[in-house]
Amino acid sequence: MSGGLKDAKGRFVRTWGDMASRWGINKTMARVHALLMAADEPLSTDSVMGELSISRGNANMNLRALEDWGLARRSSKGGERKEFWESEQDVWNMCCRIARERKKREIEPVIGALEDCLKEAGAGKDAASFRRRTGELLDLVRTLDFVLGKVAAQEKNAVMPKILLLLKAMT
Amino acid sequence: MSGGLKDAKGRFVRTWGDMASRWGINKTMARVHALLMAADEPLSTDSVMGELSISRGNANMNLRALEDWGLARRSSKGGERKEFWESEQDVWNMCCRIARERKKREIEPVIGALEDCLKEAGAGKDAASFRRRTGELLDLVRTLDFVLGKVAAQEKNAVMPKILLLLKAMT
DNA sequence: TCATACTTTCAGGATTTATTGAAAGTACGG
DNA sequence: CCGTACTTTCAATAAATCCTGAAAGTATGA
Repeated sequence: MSGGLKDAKGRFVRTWGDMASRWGINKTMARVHALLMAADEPLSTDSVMGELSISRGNANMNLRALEDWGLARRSSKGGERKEFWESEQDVWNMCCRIARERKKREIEPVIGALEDCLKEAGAGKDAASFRRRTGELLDLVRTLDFVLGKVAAQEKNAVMPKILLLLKAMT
Repeated sequence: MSGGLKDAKGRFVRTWGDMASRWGINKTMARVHALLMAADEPLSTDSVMGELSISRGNANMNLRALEDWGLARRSSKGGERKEFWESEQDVWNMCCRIARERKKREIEPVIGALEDCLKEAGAGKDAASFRRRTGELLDLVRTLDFVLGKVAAQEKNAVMPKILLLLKAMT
């Protein structure tokens, strides 16, 4: 591997980690993900540890988290007992998985909580403006939930191309 | 204010803070924002401090951060020297502001960094698969950037209704 | 110009979150 | 079954992040 390529992969890993941490995702998890994406073949836990200078426990934890998100899978190499890991390679699929998980983990609970707020506020006149504003917000969050659901629902992404056509037509 | 309404507002504030912190946004900033949204009139820094049990410095810092994001504005009450704060009230506008800021702060830099990765990887054969995957990711991020740009560009949201129609037609 | 009423800053402390590493667990081949 | 090669867990520790509060700054009206 040329120096340039190695540096480029390093930069890629750092970039992905930094972005993720700004969106509330563990930086190391994103780095591991980036490392798997950049690799030309499945990597062992030990390679991940070595490349990122992280402990075994940390590597293991984040690899399993990626598995939970559907972003990485275990992959056995012929004959070897050791586990190897590879990333989902299709970026649109990746996007679907992320949409699905964030919808489930972070949007749906908010919808429930906002509904509880409305219930708790009661029907009184003093709550009228709070009900209106909370209701509008709830609509917004439900819309976001709906869109994420659509994105998450398909394996090969059929939604984005259509949305893009629509948006591009709008100027 | 009835107990129910007060509790409902409290729950609203906590909900908003918890959601924000999962998306990489300061929890207190989101709580302050929620407090302003739930309030029927502009609030003073002291009210914010009192309601959320936070220090003056913290309240001031987060109110100014909300101002930077375009989510809150200063509002003078007749005759009083003190500053009062109010939230943007239109949820779609709110959405536009957030889209604009996150695009600027967190998507655009990533596009630059990924472009640098491609440059750094060079044209060699050993980098071919890395170039392909990075390029696909770059496309995805550029698409996201484009969509956020569209959402951010308009004050009254004209994009979402159309997207929703499209998505609903898809079943 | 001064006293006052407010806002801003920032070093140090508190809290939350992430990481380590060693011990415990598991499964495989012989 | 046993030894080995690996994986998983989790209590302790480290790192990152956030918050406080007192001191410095600023604007206003008399």
